[in-house]
Amino acid sequence: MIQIHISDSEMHEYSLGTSAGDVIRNVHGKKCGAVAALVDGVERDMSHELSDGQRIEPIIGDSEAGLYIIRHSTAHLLAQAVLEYYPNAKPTIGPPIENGFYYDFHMDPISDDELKKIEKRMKEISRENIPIVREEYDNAALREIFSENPFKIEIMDDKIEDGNGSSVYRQGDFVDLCRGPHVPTTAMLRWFKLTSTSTCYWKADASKESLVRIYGWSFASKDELQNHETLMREAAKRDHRKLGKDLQLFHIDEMVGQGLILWTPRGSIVRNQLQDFISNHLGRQGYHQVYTPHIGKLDLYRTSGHYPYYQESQYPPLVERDLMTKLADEGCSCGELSNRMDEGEIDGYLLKPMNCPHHIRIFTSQARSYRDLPLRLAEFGTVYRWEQSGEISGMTRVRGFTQDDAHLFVTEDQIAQEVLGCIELVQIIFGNLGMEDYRIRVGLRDPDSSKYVGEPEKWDKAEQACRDAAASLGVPFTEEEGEAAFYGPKIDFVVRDVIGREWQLGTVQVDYNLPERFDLSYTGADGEKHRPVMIHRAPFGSMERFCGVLIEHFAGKFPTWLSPTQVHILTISEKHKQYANEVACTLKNAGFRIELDDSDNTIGKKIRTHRAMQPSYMLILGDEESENQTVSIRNRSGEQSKGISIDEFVADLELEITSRSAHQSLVKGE
RNA sequence: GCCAACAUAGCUUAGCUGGUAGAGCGGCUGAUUUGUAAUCAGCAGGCCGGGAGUUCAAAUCUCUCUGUUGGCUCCA
Repeated sequence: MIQIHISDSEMHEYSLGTSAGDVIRNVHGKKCGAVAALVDGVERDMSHELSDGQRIEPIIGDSEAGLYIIRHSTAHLLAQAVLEYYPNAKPTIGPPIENGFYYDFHMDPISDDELKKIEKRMKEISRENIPIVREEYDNAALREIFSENPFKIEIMDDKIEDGNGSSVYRQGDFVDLCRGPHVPTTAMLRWFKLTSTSTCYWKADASKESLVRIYGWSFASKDELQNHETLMREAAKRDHRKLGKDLQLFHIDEMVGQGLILWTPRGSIVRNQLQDFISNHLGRQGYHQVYTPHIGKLDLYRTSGHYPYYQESQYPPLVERDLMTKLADEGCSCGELSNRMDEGEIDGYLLKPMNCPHHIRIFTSQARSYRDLPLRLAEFGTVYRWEQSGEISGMTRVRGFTQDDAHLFVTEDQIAQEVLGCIELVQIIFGNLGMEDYRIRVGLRDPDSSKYVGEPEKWDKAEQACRDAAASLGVPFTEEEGEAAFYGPKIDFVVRDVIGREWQLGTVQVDYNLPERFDLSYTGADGEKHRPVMIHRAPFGSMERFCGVLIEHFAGKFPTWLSPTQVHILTISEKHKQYANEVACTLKNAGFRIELDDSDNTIGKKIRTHRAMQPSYMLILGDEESENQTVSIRNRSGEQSKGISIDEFVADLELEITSRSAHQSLVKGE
């Protein structure tokens, strides 16, 4: 007999050879939802044989650990189905991920129809209730089992030490190298859906074999799967690409170019308001606003080190026409041209991929003393980067974008304080917009790498400054080694979009590199030359990405101060045209963004149409209102206030806008 | 850039295995004068993303280019 701990206070006695599953079924019942067991703190299969004195707990399917196991097992189920249809496919790795799993196969690409077929077969296998069995082998036996699959052999080479052996899991004819644990039978894998296919490379290395990746969702219950599907559908509705079209905020035109945003009048209002908002803060924080051109000479970028090093992510250089003609006459080939440009024999201009070099040349335009520092130069600067075509997406990943950029030239002693000032600005903005679902990432250098410029002591100091600044914010942050830029540590603000993808928005970066490359200096109190440190910062990241994220954040329902149109005035009948025009005039003069609809449609129809554009408020004007010189206010959720005087409405709206309130406060109810 | 899917009017879309396009919304014109999520009628919108090919015949099949979507990779 063996003694098994069920809880701190409870101990049961079982016969020798009792499995984890036996105990869990005995204690918690058959339908407790357990997929595996935690035995002395280690995850085990249900079939795991217990020994005397062990402590056991069930791992429930909808727990984090349970879902991990279910998703991992679903990946195996996928591999089983794939191998039935494509016996030559070589499974590589198949891990669980958020909401599901993927599995990479070395095989020919498959179509969506084939994906459906595979999913159908997975459901069948699930219903067949095939046991999933763990088997252990020594290294020689493992290599025999997977002799046909070089990828598995490579995994063994990497991960399994000599003489250790490992486990495999078998379900029907399918067997996979795996540490487990797994659910005991395919019947426990029911609530999944294959979502998409993709290609990737073995070990994420483009020089290695191309693999087919199949993605799926997997959950512990029907409800959870359906919830997730609903969530995804809801998310699609607030996708900024859809709303941008519906609300006429921006347009991307095939004829203009991929990843190049055309801001329409309504979208431009949102952008302008955000810029004003930042500009206000810049003044208060002692920034100077500057303007610089969209291009600069190649030499500028040779000095900064961005040309030719980051050439593949830049638009190609512009070369003067006369020079081009001359080179053409000489029979200069494209490759030759490129080489001569790299080497600096030929000059040209580059669309600026960042604003720093321009700002640096403003710094060097005068002799600077320590009394000038910190010098803070800000610009809404538009930059151009040649992103890979497959990566471009809506407003969040584009080829031309405007950064709310600034560069601070500071002494080393000023770093900590200035970094703090920068992240406070980010916090003010995020806080005002009600964006709370973000994380702060402090990017530190990777201690094992040599790619970083600057002396270690300076790095230590700068990293500590970033860490301190982040800590002083009172919100959680992560420190991530290797996330620093090569020239200095940074603090990033990362938000998630509606479908869970993360986007880096605001960023604050400490830079020792560019001051060195451009040989920047200021005269200290001691009369000696000193090297300043630069801080790059962009609280929004870019206007494009930020607006994209903001559209999704508000689901198109912008707070009044940002709303492209704030008030839509709707008449009930022709009789009220005159009054409506008077109200419209008053509101326009008060500086509000309004739209007037005195067409002969029914009021129901007008409300329905205007709702689509999401104005903050609609004013309904009929007999009652025109007789009493009042307005009837309707907010976005359809609540109304009647009989409000125009003066009161103007005053209240004014307040809501100037306070940049995130909430609609004008409808007070009956 | 790679893999898959997709591209029909301003928007949303129908069009099965080839026989050269239908609808709703929106727009315009009338009628209607309306009290909180669609009043009625008429009219005008399409080289079916561009180009090439197969065919007596292509929105439909093939190739190619452009763009979009989901991933991969990348992101100073």
